Amino acid sequence: MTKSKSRKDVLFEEAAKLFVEKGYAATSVRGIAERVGIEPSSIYSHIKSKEVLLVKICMDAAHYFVDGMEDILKKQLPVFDTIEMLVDLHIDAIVEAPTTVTVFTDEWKHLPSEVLNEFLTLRNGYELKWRAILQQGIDGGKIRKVDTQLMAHTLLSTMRWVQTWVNDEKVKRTEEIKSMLKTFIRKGLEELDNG
Amino acid sequence: MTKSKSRKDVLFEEAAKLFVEKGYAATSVRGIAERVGIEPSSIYSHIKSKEVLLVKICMDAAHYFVDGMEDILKKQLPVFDTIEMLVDLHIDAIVEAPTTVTVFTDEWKHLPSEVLNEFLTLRNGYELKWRAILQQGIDGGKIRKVDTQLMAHTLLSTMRWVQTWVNDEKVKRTEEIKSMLKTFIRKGLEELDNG
DNA sequence: CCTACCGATCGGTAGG
DNA sequence: CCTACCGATCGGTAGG
Repeated sequence: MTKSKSRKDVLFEEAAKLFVEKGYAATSVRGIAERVGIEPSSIYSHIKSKEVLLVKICMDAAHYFVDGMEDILKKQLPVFDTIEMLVDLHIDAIVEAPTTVTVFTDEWKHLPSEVLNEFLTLRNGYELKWRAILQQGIDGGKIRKVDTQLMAHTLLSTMRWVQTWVNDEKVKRTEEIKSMLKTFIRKGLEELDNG
Repeated sequence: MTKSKSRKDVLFEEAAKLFVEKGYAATSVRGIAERVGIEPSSIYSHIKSKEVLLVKICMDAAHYFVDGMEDILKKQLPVFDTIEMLVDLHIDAIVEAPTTVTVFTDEWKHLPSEVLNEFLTLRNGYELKWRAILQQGIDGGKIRKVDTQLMAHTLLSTMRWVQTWVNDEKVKRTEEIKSMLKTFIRKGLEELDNG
């Protein structure tokens, strides 16, 4: 294990950056090679195909979110603490690996069909767990009665803009963004009859 | 003016659908022609280039949002009424023209650079007006003190998921979605000291 | 990791 | 709106 980035690491990083800038389909293997500083065909010494780049980026991100949620759920915390930790998980991912997360959310539709099924299964499982958390909060009287499917979509969507913010403006008011989102979400969800 | 769709209308509709399904870059002129039912080169009897399809779709949508907001602001309503009408405007657009709105939000980065500047200016103006509305609410004591830039991004983002919902599931629980979003946003924003 | 190369597909034009 | 066609670029391979 060396500390410096291997050429393969650089390859994946530059690919992710280009996928964000131009989209997967409009990114050419030649373009990636140019960024890495090698000849186009040399790409194939590291990977089998262009698709492999997209698959790894998307699946790594998907597992990051699914595993991260798993760890948080194990703690068995009160609903709003769970939700706040999920917000932290999400925003930290965006700040630490903005290109990876953006490719994950914006380019997954270009995944080859075999992998696409697996991807959508992971994504659906993640959404179902969000819904279960909301339902638990509703049952416990902490969250007002809402349609958990609509609300899960809304909450996930609510955090999405942070991607473009970090990418475009390089401003990292991370803690401010986190607390602002947490307050907005808590106030939007909570049952006022409760303390 | 005929009531039936002209071939050019069908061309733009099928193009928009394909841009949503595969993205602009991965959509070929040949693919569009096949959907319309003509030969690839016949496309060029109606338009000058593939880019024109994207430009019209994106700019029409941008003007729809900008003009719609203009009409709402003219009414000079209380802040939360203004915000609720903007939610209606946004959700109605998604329900009535889901493909157009999705191309507008997801594919604008492929606009040719001359048009891109104009597009971003419109988009920025729209965002600035959202911020002005929020500031007005804060000044009037109706909205709690928030960073208007962060909050404007959040609100716009919050409505985004509805696009994929309408596209993928063909379920149109429009009124339910609208009122759910309005409540979530109002509760997330409002200053509780007020009535 | 490079040189040399290939078949496929792309957006678009000429001319009718 | 079609037939016929073009130069450019694509992802990827062979062989070293």
